[in-house]
Amino acid sequence: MGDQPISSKLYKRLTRYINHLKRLPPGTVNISATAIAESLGLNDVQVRKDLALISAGGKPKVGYEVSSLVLDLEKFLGWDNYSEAALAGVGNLGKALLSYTNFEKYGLKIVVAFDDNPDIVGKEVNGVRILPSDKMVDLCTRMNLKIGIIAVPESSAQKVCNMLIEGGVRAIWNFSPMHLDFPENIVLKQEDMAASVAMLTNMLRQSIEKKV
Amino acid sequence: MGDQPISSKLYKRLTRYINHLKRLPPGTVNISATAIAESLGLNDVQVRKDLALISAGGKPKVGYEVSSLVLDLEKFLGWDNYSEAALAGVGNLGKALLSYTNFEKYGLKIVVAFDDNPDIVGKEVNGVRILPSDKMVDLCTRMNLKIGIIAVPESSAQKVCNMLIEGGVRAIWNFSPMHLDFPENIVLKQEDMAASVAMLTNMLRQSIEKKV
DNA sequence: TAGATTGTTAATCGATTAACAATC
DNA sequence: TAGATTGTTAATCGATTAACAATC
Repeated sequence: MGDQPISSKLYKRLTRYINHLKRLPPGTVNISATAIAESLGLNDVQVRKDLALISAGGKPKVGYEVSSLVLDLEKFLGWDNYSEAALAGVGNLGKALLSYTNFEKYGLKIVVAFDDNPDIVGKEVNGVRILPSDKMVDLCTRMNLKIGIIAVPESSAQKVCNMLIEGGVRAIWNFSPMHLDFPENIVLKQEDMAASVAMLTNMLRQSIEKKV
Repeated sequence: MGDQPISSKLYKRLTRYINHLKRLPPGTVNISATAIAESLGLNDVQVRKDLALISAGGKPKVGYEVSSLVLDLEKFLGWDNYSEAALAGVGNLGKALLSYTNFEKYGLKIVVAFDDNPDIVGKEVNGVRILPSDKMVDLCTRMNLKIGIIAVPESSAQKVCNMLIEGGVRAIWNFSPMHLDFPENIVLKQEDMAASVAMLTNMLRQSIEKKV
């Protein structure tokens, strides 16, 4: 356990499992991988392999215990405790991220935000204080923050990335379309809106072509 | 061409190519797949295969013509014309999407938005009129919209999805964490924040463990 | 010509699925 | 016991990479 790199597809399946399990009729004690697979349109062996990765296993003829499966999934996904994060950029997107109540459920807590717009510096959004960007390095260091979220315009993304890393951040979640340069030991999750739009419109085009 | 299903990884690479090409020093006429691969940390054969998919090809010893490559990429990604979309839900996320100026660059134009909050219905954000949700079916039909963006809370996501489909929408971009049920002929791009957070925090954990 | 580069064919790798034995 | 279900081993599939011939 623990060291294999895990694909983004697997994470998506794991979050689907936990969502599905939590929506099961109350009182459901056990569930089979076959049943999960059927509900979610997946292959049953794949579900079993995924579950083997995160849980102690099920019982033949009975299936998996729902409650412990939920706990195992939550533990594996990191929903059982918080990681604290700094947000850089409190424009429309930054505000949306600050207000997104589900992050706490997913084990992520934005504890401080930075921006240079004098209209919002000093204010709070959703209980999070907005500070000027020149405090970023110092504060990330002092708060020992390891996660930085970049929601600034393209033009300042690299600068902000550098500051976050200088402040000791080790993981970057980048919402700007800018490709970032950073040292090997930093991990990046790139949120790629351009690719999403392209995928959506191309899937649509192909789906319409097929129909015609 | 045209009918093979294209993986999300490929779309991400294609958008990286176009970004890279556009940032090349002005006056750069040709570029080799090898050079692109080197800059982006990819395999050169992979770059060549990707480019073969979208362009007429390059010349040995010379490489590819940058300007036509950019045009080919833009065409393939759908950046050369608009697809019009309806947005459902103008909360913080919806507002961020409405204000995201890059969508137009990516060939997506939100032309109408729906919400039930009386404080914002009737107003405009970024030139887009916000209408009450009960007009959704009718307006999507009349405007012949094929793309619907769901940015409503989990609890109303399925209802909104149904209305969009009733209004003739064929492609759904879902930002709510709710898994949606819909007919076979509808395409879906699910934006999965929970999976992104899990991936980010787990990558961080593994990166820190490795270091220790 | 020599060498950089393309494009194709073959090999590898990883992820998914099928087949099947184990077990409650 | 019989049958549903797990978990493992083997086969398949798709994507990536390596090897190499073609070409400007």
